[in-house]
Amino acid sequence: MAQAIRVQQVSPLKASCHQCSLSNLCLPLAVEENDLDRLEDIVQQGKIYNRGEHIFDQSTPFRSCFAVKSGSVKTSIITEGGEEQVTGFFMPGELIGLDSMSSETYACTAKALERTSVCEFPVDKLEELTGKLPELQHHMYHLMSQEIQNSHQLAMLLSKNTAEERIAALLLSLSSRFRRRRMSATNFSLPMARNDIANFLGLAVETVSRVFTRFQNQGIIKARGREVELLDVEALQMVTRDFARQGSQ
Amino acid sequence: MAQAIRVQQVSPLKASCHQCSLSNLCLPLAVEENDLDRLEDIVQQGKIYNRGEHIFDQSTPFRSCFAVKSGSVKTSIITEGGEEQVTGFFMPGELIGLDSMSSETYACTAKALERTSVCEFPVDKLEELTGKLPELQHHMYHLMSQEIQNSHQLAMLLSKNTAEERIAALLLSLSSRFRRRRMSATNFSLPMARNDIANFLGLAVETVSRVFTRFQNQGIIKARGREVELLDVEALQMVTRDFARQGSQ
DNA sequence: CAACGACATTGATCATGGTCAAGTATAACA
DNA sequence: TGTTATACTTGACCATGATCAATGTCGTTG
Repeated sequence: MAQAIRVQQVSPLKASCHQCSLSNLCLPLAVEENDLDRLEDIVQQGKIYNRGEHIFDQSTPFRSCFAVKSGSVKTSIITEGGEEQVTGFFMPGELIGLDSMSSETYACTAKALERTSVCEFPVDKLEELTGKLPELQHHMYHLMSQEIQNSHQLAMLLSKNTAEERIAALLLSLSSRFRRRRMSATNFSLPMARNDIANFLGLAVETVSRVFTRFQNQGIIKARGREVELLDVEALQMVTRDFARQGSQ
Repeated sequence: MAQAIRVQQVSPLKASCHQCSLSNLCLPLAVEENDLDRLEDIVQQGKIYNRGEHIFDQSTPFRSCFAVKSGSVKTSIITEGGEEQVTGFFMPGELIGLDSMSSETYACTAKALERTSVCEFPVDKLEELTGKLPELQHHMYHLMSQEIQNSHQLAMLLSKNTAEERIAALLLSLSSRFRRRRMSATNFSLPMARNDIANFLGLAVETVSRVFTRFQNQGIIKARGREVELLDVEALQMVTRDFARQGSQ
């Protein structure tokens, strides 16, 4: 007993998928208990990044996908003109890099929004493994398909919805993702800056600010800086009209 | 020789992947000549749909992915409120249904824009086969990843670009896709209505119309109904500013 | 060939949200 | 603990594209 604990302490970076609290969200979700070792064989666990550090950079050779273990990550595309487009925010258990699997280089840049640890899955080994574990392959298809759907939902949000609707939708999406991770769904701290929110939702920072204060005046939320409290979730859902991205990123 | 031709004529629906002119764009692209038979075993070829007919419907049980063989297809999501969001246009050789692989039901509706024939790949068999053919698996990852990238590009277009830029981008995308299929890149017929273009690009129909005539007045294109001629591709590229979706859908 | 319906174009007006500018709060650092 | 840089908020004004309304064109069918 004491030995088992000691082993764990001696090699904290090798903490196994077996005892990771995210195993019900992350890749291990799809793998049988006895095959989990094979997944552990290919993963490099526990890399740590500080706020603002890049996990990978666009146009750099694509090697690995990454699962967020703790903290949070923002992905974005930089155009030739130097404009940034935020393509997603990622929370613990979510997989980054799926959009790069068609190219030799990363299709976007991933940046830690706070102190963040990630697990790295080299793609060559991952592909080899999914070829052997049908369940894992299925899960990969599942995740990638989900990513497509999310992106379609985002496109829809951008093309059809008002500023208020977009922001309400984002708040609700974050809320349900926090809930899944057993954190408060009504009381959380936004990992990203207003700027990132604006960019992600295709708005100006000023507009985001204005909508936040408007929601606040209506008693729907309480916000001070990045600290947010959802006071009236029903009202938020009303704002989003017909919007179906409930439990997904 | 004559026999070979006769066989082909007797069973036109069973025309093989081997002799399909799209094999360099479609799934066979990834498969060794000797493994092609296994792909043929699972595919149902040559289903024909008339203009306006649905290939599959949102919320219907998800069974298969489809490759366009000839014609063209539009996919769209219908929200609870009954609003439509066009998520993509598909041309011969392109694969439809990848966004549904994470759900029990189709995530969108696919509609033939003209008389269209498609090849059907039942997913259960497809997954089984990709488990055995690493090249095919890799290709599936590739296609899905591409789809994510396309969708991100669309999101970017919607959130950052003006009406003119969006339409120029769409025209260029169509152009390069026609070129790949060995059709004229400057002289083609739009398979979709102005309405679909507007919806896809997050614009009003009227705006699409206006931009078309503006481009025409500037001598950049010539358009009569769905018949389009690109007179000055350079100018179109200028309009799209920093835009990188060259050869992709 | 007439007549209908769907699709497309054009014009006039208006609203949402962008831009510019200034000011305030917060966080990072010496 | 002051000092600066960064993030956020608020206000005034303006532009792009949506909306409403009317007219025009095409293709289909009796």
